[in-house]
Amino acid sequence: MDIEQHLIERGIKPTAMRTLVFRTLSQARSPQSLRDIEDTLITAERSTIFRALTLLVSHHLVHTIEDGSGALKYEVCMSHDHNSFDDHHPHFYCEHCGRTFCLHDERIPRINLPDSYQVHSINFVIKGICPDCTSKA
Amino acid sequence: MDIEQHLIERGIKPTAMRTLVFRTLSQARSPQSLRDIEDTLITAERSTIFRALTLLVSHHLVHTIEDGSGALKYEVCMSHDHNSFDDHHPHFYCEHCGRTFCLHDERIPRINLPDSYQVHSINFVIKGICPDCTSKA
DNA sequence: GTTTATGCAAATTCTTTGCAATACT
DNA sequence: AGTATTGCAAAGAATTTGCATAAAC
Repeated sequence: MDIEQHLIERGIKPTAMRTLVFRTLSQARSPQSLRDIEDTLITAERSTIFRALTLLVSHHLVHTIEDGSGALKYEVCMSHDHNSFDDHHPHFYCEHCGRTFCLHDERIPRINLPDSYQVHSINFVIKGICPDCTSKA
Repeated sequence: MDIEQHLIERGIKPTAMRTLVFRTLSQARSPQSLRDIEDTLITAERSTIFRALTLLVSHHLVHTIEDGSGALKYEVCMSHDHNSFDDHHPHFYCEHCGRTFCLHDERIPRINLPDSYQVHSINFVIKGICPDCTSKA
C-alpha cells in the first residue's frame, strides 16, 4: 500500500515526516501515544510528530482513542469513508500493563440519539486486566 | 438523603470537605472536572478536593468519565452495587461548549469478551455538537 | 522569493505528591 | 500523644504554541 498516494488522495502533502508517522502507526500492533511514536522515531521531534498526527486526524486518516491512560492514543482509520463508524470498534485498556487492545470483532452498537445531536466520533473503552496480566498474577 | 450516612456506610469518614465534595457532585447537573469543583468550592484546596474524589472513587461512590476534554470528569454512582454497570450509561461530550451530558436513557450494550478479560469499568463517550450549540450555529 | 514544514524551547493544562500545619479521637 | 486530614507549594506528565531555521515549490 502506497502511503504517499494515500495521503495525497486525502489532500495531505506527503512529507517525509508525515509518511514516517503514518507508516509507524500503520505498522503498530496497537494504538500508539505521541510518546510511543517519539520513542520509535528517534529522529523525529515531538512537535513535528504532534503536528503530523493532528493533520492526519483532521483529514480522517487517523483517529484518536482516549483510553484513560493519561495519554491520547492514535490509530489508523480502517474505513475510507469518515462518515461511517466502522473504525470505532471498542478498545480494551489493561490497567496493569498499560496496553490498549482493539476489539475488532466487536461492533459498537448504535445509540439512538435525537437528530438534534450531531455525532462526530465515538469512544468506547473497556478497562480492566488483560489475559496476559491475569495469568501472570 | 443523608450524605454523611452514605459515606459512613461505604467506610469513609465523612469529613466536612468530603461531604462538601460529594454534595457538589450530587447537585451538579452534569459530570464535573476537578477544576469545576474547585471553582464551585472556592474555600477548598485543589489537592484536598482531588484526594476526596480519589477516595470516593476507590469506594465506588463516584466514578470517572474520560470525555476527551482533557480533564477527567467525576459523577456520583447511581447504583449501590459497584459490580453492576448500571452507572455506566453513555455520555455525550459537546465539542463546542465543552459540556458532558449523561444519556441516562441509553444503556451500554454488553460486549462479549473472553472470560480471560477482567472488566473493571466501561467508558462510552459520544462526541459531537449538542442541540444547544447546533441551534445557535 | 514566498510559502510550508521542521526543530527547539518553552508555555499551558491537568494530575499527583511531599511536607508542614491543623484537626480529630 | 498519635493518627488522619488539610493546605500550600511544587513536581510530573502530556499537550500545545512561538519563533527562528530550513526545505519545498
